[in-house]
Parts: sequence; C-alpha cells; structure tokens
Amino acid sequence: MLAWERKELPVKRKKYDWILVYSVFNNDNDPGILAGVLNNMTLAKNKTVIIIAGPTAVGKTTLAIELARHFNTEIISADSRQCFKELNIGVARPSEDELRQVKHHFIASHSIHEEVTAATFEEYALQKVNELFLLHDVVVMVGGTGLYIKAFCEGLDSIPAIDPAIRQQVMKGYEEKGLPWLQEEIRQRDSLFFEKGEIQNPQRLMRALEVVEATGQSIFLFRNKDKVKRDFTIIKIGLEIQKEELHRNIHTRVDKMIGAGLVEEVRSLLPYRHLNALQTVGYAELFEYIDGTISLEKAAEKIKAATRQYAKRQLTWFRKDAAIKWFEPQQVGEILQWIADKIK
RNA sequence: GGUGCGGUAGCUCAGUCGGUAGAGCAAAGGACUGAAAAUCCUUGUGUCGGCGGUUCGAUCCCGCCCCACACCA
Repeated sequence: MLAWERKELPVKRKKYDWILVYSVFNNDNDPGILAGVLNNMTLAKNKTVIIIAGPTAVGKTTLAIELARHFNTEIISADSRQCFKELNIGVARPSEDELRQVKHHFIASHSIHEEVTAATFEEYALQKVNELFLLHDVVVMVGGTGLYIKAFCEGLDSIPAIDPAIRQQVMKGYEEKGLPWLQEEIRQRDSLFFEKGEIQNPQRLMRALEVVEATGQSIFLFRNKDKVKRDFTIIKIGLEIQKEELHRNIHTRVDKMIGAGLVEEVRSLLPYRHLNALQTVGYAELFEYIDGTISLEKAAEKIKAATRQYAKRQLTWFRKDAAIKWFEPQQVGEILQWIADKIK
C-alpha cells in the first residue's frame, strides 16, 4: 500500500506532483514507483483517458468495468449524484460486486452536505487522473454528467470564487421577490447578459448576478477564453441503443429500485430534502409519496417519466460533441479495436 | 330494473348562453461553464361516445342507444 494513495492532499494541482515525489521519497522506497513518478512528469503525453458517455440505463457501467479490466486500470466516475455516499439505490450506484472488481473514484466519495459542483469535479478528477497515471497508462472515466466531463476535458472559465454571503443574498432575493426582481437586477447591472443570456432561467440569472456583484464584470466577459489543453490524450466513446429499448431498461430499473428498498432510502433522507443533492430523480417523487400527496404507483410512474426526460437531455448534450465516437454497448470488440487504433 | 352524474387531446379535466375548442401533465425537438439527475426555451395533437331530430348551422338543445361510476331496489 502506498503511503500517499489514501491521502486527500489539500493542495492545488500545480504543486501536486512535487508533493507526490516528496512523499514517495519519505514513505516508500520502491524504486519502481519513483521511476513512475519521474516518468509521469516527463512523458505525460503517452497517457490516455478513455471516457464513456451516454444516457442513463444504457449500460455504461458494465462496459467501463470491462475496459478497466482489459487495461488493468481504475475508473473515475463522472456522475453528479453517485458521488454522494448517502445516495445509493436511487442513483444506480454500481453494485458492491462491481466496485470490488475495479477500483472506482468519485463514487460515494462526498457527502450530500458538501457543495459539489462541476468545479469540484474538475479539480478532483484531474488530481486523481495524475495520481493514477503514476501506475497506469490508461484511465477509464464513465458518467452521464455532460458538464462534468466537459469541465474535465476543457476546463471551466476562471471566474473568481464568490463570497458565500453574496450568493446567499442573491438566492434570498429570488426566493422573496421572484423572477421579475432577478431580471430587473440583471437589467441594471449586466446589460450584456440581459440581452444575450437566458433571461427566463432563474439559475442562470442568479449565477450571472452573483458574478457581477462579486467581480463587477459580466459573466460573459469571463467566457470564451481558450480551451485548456490537457497533457494527456482523451478518447470519447458514446453508448446508444434504440429509444424503445432504453425506455424498457429505465422502466424495469425503476421497478427494481423500488423493490430494492428505495422508499426506505428516501425516507431516511427526508430531513435533507432541501439540499441540492436531493433535487434528484427518484428522490423528489418519493418525497411526495411520503408526504401522502401521491400514491406509490403514481410516484413510480413519475420517476420513470423523469428518467426518460433526463436520458433525453443527456443525449441532446452528448450528441453535439463531435469528438464522441458512438457504439452500441455490446460492441466491445469494435470498441477495443477503435481504442487500440487511437492509442498507437 | 330505477334514479343521478359523466363520456372533449396519450392522461386529468375546463369550455362553447348554438358559429367545429383549451389548460396542466405526458410526448417531440432544442439550449445550457460553479445547482447540471438541476434549470430553461419551442411545438403538435382532436370524427367533442354512437345514431337520429330541431336549426342556415349542433360538441352544445331534444330523443333513443352504448359505455363508466354512484346510489336505490
């Protein structure tokens, strides 16, 4: 067991490699590892991340495990809900058995009480990937959260961190005074966003407002800078199946989740229903059932519909990414062949 | 068997004092750089249960029939 492997080092990633070297020197005298560190620092260009994207219930987990075993490597999940340790059944976390087969990261790694965002993921995943590159040439990333994958591949714009007090004040204003207030604030402070932004979308308006308040600049002025170029190769694979089949998968999976005790899982999270992490398909609907507003059958129906809609949004997002090569989940041979061609 | 209430979009229902109809949800398409399983935008859809009658004109009024629900027998 490597001494550094378990530690979450609270450092910026620029310094990270040096800290690794330092800890390897101090805690581990395996020369192979040291060579790996040095090798990684000088020859990072030969490293590859294989990303598997696609809608929920298409079969991403199974393929990811197959690929990770083939390359004898580990998996970084890119899923905005499976990262919460309190959420299990409802977010279709990989089974114990699957997690035992291949080591996963960003699964049950955070708490619903933490603030986890695309920026959190970008930092976490970059750090993890560099760590894994010490021992592997290939790392597998799987997930359905398009924005997280994008943040990992291209980076987010460097907007300064916003004072939580400002954020709270903006959210409070919206809760109390509603959308017209938000629109009026934006009209006065950020005319650029008012003209070109999503003026009906409270979340975007609030973000834009907190950015002008904190920086004095329109959020749009932070945009469109050059994409970050990562010093490793990225291969993107998309999984897709016929819509009817996907819907069938979704429906049977929802029934299985409820059979597996999802209602109890949700009931135990009732005190935290206001948290962002619980604004999640499967949880929101069962809160209504527990409230007595709707029947269990109705809740199951709503979960199925919401999951179908979610899958559709994922597909809309991923389809516009021209870098993705699409396959059916069972085309493992073709996928491996395609990867081999890209890597060599 | 009798009485009552209803039959309108895929679903739940509104409506037309007679001039062939509209909401929500679902569906389809799309957007989306610190909430992203979130949030937001756009777009259909109809033999108005059936058959007759009255009327220039019926989904609406009248008659009969069919179906569902409730109650009474």
